[in-house]
Amino acid sequence: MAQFWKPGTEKPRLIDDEEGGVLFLSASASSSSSGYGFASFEKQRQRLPVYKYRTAFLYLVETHATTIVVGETGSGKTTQIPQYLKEAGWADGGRVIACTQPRRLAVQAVASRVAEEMGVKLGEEVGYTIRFEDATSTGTLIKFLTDGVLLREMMGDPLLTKYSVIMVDEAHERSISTDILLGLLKKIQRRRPELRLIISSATIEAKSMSAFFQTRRRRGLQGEEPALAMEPAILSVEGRGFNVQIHYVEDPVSDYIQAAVSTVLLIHDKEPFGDILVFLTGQDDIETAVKLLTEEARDNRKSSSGLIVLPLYSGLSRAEQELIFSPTPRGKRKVVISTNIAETSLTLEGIVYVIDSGFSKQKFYNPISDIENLVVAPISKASARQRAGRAGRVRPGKCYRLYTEEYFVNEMAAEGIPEIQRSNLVSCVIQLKALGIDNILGFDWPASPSPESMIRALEVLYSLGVLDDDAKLTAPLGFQVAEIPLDPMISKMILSSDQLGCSEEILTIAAVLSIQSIWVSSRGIQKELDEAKLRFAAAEGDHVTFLNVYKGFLQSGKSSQWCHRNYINYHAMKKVVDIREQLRRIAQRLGVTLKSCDNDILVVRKAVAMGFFANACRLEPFSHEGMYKTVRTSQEVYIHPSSVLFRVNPKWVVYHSIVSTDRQYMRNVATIEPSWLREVAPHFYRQDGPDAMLH
DNA sequence: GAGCACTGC
Repeated sequence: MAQFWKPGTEKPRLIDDEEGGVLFLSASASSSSSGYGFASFEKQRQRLPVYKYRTAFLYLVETHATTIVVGETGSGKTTQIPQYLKEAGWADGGRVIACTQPRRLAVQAVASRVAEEMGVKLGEEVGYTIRFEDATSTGTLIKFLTDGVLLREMMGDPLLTKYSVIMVDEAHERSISTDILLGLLKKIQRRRPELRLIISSATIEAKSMSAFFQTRRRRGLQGEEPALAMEPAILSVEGRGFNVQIHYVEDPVSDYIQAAVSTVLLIHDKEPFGDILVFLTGQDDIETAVKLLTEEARDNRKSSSGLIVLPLYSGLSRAEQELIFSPTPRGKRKVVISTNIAETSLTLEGIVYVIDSGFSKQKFYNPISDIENLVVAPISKASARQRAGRAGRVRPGKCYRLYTEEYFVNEMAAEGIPEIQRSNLVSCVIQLKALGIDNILGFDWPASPSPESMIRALEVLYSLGVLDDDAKLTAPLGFQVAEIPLDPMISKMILSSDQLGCSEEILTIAAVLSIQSIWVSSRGIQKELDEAKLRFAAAEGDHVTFLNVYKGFLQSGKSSQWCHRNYINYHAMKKVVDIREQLRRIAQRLGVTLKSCDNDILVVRKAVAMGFFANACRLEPFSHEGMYKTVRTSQEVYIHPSSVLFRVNPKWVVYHSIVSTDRQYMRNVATIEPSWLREVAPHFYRQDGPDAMLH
């Protein structure tokens, strides 16, 4: 877990996380040790709650195939357990101990902390691997990696033979990668009885994890360690959190933004000093709340003087992030108004009060329309507890829940719906296929996705030519697509560009599509941004526009001033260059000839269509509002106002993705010719299919 | 003329 600068500790150093954003990590990378002055690492390690379970833990690992560790925040499990395992000899004889994390930044932070504690150079005995960055060597004994990277490793080594122990940390977050990994590890266990699994999970998930890893004892197997228990062991380790007092509203609130603002003022008025963290759902909510509090501070200086109000969400600029992590001046009170990002991804020090709206934005996937929606939905009890826990990191705290106790007890779901049941499964299915899991529907998941979603994914992969009639990966296309670490539609586009002679252009487009946005964030400077966009806009759509921007960026000598003048995000462009280079290497390895089509934009559009034909849309005749319908599912969609084709409304387009608000908006849109659809995907756009309207 | 919960390969 990433830790951030705590006032009064060592000066932070900057970690540029390749996403273009900078976060502050304390030099010691762990707040739990920072209060102990000059104590040696060994002393510090012994003071962690997990230390007194060391022997018990090692015994359980010795005697059980799977051990589930339930550990609260600050127990030290993530940094200590891999070291205990190493000390007990699990890394002897050329074997490696693996520890997975859901996030890249956590991988780097934990690895560097453990290397420091062990007094070794990072990348040697202790190393880490994240996408595009491998800091390991042949001598690496403890390896931290994202769960996605471990899944990728299985493609080359399906039984993960080099690992003696695999620890899956933060398993309760139930990301898609974690769930796939858990399902596969359970399979591996049957083939490799000597392998040990450690699943680290929050209390609430431990039981279902245990049930999942419950395996029948196998009989008559030669060489199996006789004493090995197949039933998972569960070890609970207490955390370092302080007590958090929970307050509920007496009656349901109708406006949680207003309620949150009032609660902030009430705390500020009545409670001793200590920073406040407010959980709302998204940028809009947050900016409304910030505005209300700022106005309050202006109009009524008495009740709100001394408040420093700060928004927090992932899209913040570098400068705004700095404010969040700067220490609160004496006599002031910081109020951070945040999305879910403060629930798991980053930790703010100094929070004593939490205000929980009870809602967050969550993704839901509808396999019928094949559209992912982002909607405001009630959080689970597990999330509510996690949010409350953020108040107890420095001293006993208070959590104000903007819902009733009755609602919490009787209505709130115990846990959230796992991501795999809320997502498009195209990437997930191809990954399992690449690992030789043919019976996707029968796969032993920790939580099964709906058959409709799986069938929809199989259908798209079949149409892309990635799967054959028997739902097996095709050669070479299917295997190539599976090997490229991108959405299969983008991978198909890249591979198709080979025969069309425009791979240089398509690699650029693929790189741009895999980052959020190349434009500077636009609030308040909309007119300037629109004008800047016009300088690059292409009639063929956003993809060709990206090529114009990239060309301009290279011609400027990758100049940050040039980006600034043109309202382009310099850090995003640097990342595009970096990702493009990685993709170029992968494409070359797969035999794609690097070739530019110069200015023959037609082939570029065709390559885009070869990847994204499933997202084809036609403008509704006589539509004055620019209404389109998807060719496949007849969904009503519109071109997003950020697209260069907004209000241009060409008759036929393909889109890269959809954002859903009041309407379904297509982001990143390219013009196509309708005749291409049947040409590039004849089986998909059959004469008798839903595409009778192709005529 | 309007919007971006959060990750990851």
